[in-house]
Amino acid sequence: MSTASRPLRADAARNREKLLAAAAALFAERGLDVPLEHIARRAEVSIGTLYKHFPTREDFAAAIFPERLAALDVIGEKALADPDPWHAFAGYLDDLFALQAQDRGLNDVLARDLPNAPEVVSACHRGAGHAEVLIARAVEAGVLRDDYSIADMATLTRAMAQVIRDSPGEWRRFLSIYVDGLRAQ
Amino acid sequence: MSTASRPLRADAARNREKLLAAAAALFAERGLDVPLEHIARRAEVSIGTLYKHFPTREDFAAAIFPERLAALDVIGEKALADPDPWHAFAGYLDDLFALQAQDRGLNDVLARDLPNAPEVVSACHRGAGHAEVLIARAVEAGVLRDDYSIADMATLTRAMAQVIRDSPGEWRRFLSIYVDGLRAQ
DNA sequence: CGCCAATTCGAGGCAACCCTCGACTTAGTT
DNA sequence: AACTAAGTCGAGGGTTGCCTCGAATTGGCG
Repeated sequence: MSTASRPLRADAARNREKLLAAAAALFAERGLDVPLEHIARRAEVSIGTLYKHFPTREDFAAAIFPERLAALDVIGEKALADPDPWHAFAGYLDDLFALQAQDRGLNDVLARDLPNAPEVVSACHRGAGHAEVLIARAVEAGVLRDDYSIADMATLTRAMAQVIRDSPGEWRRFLSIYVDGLRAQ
Repeated sequence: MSTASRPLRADAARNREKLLAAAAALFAERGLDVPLEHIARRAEVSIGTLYKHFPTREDFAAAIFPERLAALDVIGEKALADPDPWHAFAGYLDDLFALQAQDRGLNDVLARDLPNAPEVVSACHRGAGHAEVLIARAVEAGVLRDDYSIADMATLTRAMAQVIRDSPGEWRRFLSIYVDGLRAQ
């Protein structure tokens, strides 16, 4: 099977880039549900052209989020390199939600269970992998309550998504209270 | 100013009741955003009749939620009667979110800042009043972190609304972790 | 019974968003 | 310069939900 499509014509390539830039900006500002018409308008391209390049919203997500999700790996590595298990775990949470707070679209991706693009899914799995190690380490060190699991982190992520959405100034405080509740004992 | 409207005709009164029942059921099941057409359909009444009785969605909320919000007073009184300041406070949270978990519409009312009906607003204020006393007592007894405030509870309420929405089975666990983080020290 | 104001009905206009398709334009090749 | 495949355009059809308004119906009174 040759998925090999011939190179885009110059104008098409230009429009594709304009669409991606517009979508990236609007997803970040307004979230994943921004009307496709708005993306077309900001890209100064017709709605028909938008559909030519990205037949579904998913296609936009698949083109945009893998790159953003790379940040997940960065904070994951950073935390894994931290010798203090508690600091590593708590720092990871902080970095993760700081990321979500910066990008409304990313917040949506991580909170609702959205896009099926394999690259998005696998990035999330990698993130979960990091988190699992961080949890295991902290539990083993006796600093994290020993029944804590990835599922709890998923719940937390959705809760934090909500807090970030409607009180962006208060998520750190909310998180710190929750995290206090996580220490062993 | 005589707001005194003459009594409804028998058929009108009947339809009004059918509409209220339908709206109450659908709000509880599906949340505040349920299409008004669905309410009319379930009430077996035309959309025009619906608008005759309840010109806006707010009017439905104003007719339905004050009664439900009375439950807030009940759990507030119950908590205030509890001599143990910590148990009172924690119990109040538990009761409050159990309420939200039972009724999707109530969950929406308490989470988003919605309906302007004075009776709804005042019920929420009464609830906040209870909460403030419970917080003050627990802080004074030295069992609750002394920087905790009503604003934190509002944030918590919105976060819990989200958790209840997408993992109804896990809100108690989530809450108990958070609450552990609230104890003094 | 007969009347009329109150009530009911639902088609239809409006708006937002989705997506398609055929006519037009143009990049890039020969 | 001429040709054509690739690309662009946007009107328009579909859907869902909101809300209105005039015609048809009906409860309850005299």
